[in-house]
Amino acid sequence: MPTTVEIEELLRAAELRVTRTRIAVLTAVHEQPHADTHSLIELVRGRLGEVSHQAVYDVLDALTRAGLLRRIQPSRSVARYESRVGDNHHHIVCRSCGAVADIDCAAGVAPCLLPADDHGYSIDEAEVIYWGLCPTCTHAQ
Amino acid sequence: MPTTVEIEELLRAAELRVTRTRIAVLTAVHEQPHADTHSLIELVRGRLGEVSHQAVYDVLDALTRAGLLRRIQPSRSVARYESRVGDNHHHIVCRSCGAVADIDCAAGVAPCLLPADDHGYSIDEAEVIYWGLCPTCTHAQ
DNA sequence: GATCCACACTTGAATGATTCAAGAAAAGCA
DNA sequence: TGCTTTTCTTGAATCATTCAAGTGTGGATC
Repeated sequence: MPTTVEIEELLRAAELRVTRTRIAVLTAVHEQPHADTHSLIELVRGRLGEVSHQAVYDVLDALTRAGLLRRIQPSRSVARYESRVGDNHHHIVCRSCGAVADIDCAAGVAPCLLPADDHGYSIDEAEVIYWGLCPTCTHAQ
Repeated sequence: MPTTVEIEELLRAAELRVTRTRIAVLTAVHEQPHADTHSLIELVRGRLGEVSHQAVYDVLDALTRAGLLRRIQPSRSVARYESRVGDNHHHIVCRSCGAVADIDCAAGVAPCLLPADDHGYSIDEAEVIYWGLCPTCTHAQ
């Protein structure tokens, strides 16, 4: 878990201004990988007091475009964010409770898979979402 | 492209009541694979006259649960539907214009991929979305 | 062919994630 | 410290999707 100083360094290295909101959002995503926007807003407010939801949306967008965060959005889910970037890992999503876990990618670099026929598309990423039931929901059946 | 009679047979085989709306929706998805809900509503209305959007949502849901349609929803996209079901094929999505094309799955049955570590999840499907630029958008750059 | 009832459709409103817009505040450079 | 650009606040709008309640219809039964 990075310290506040390390978080600030990450922001500066990405040529982003260092603000309370950005530090809090980036810290929150490190603490709670795969959290959705609503959860992150609450985490940030728990740390800073009232913060507008718009500020959090803006920060998440800026950090994602800067490559400090990765946004994932499985079907029927709201947007979720994680701080593990740059290794093109994949995810497994529980169909029942929505829990998300990381799945290492064998290749580790995108695109790790390429189709036999690309239909003329230039492919830069293969996103894999495994669907199933998490251990808890499996046992609850 | 299935005839209306064949569409009706598909519905009956799935033990679904045969209605004008369902025939029109299922036909529309066959005609326009990967169309979003709004487009499908317009297609159905072009064929039947005024139909409530709620009816189309209900039909799409019923047909999807019956296995006659497959719903896909790439990140930042609205729901899209296709009639090609049962072969666990994948998709490539254009980052620029959102165009979707089918990618055959080497295995053809789900789950076609399995991770080294499944974190205790019971996996039933591996959904692969290839991201890139379609030929048109590639040339427009 | 007529009757009935579960299911499908219509109508109208609500929800909720996300985005838009305009002004106030603050980061960081000079 | 002042200035400029960017960020944050405030408040509203958008839009896909869902909810709810009443009306209509498919198709099984008689």
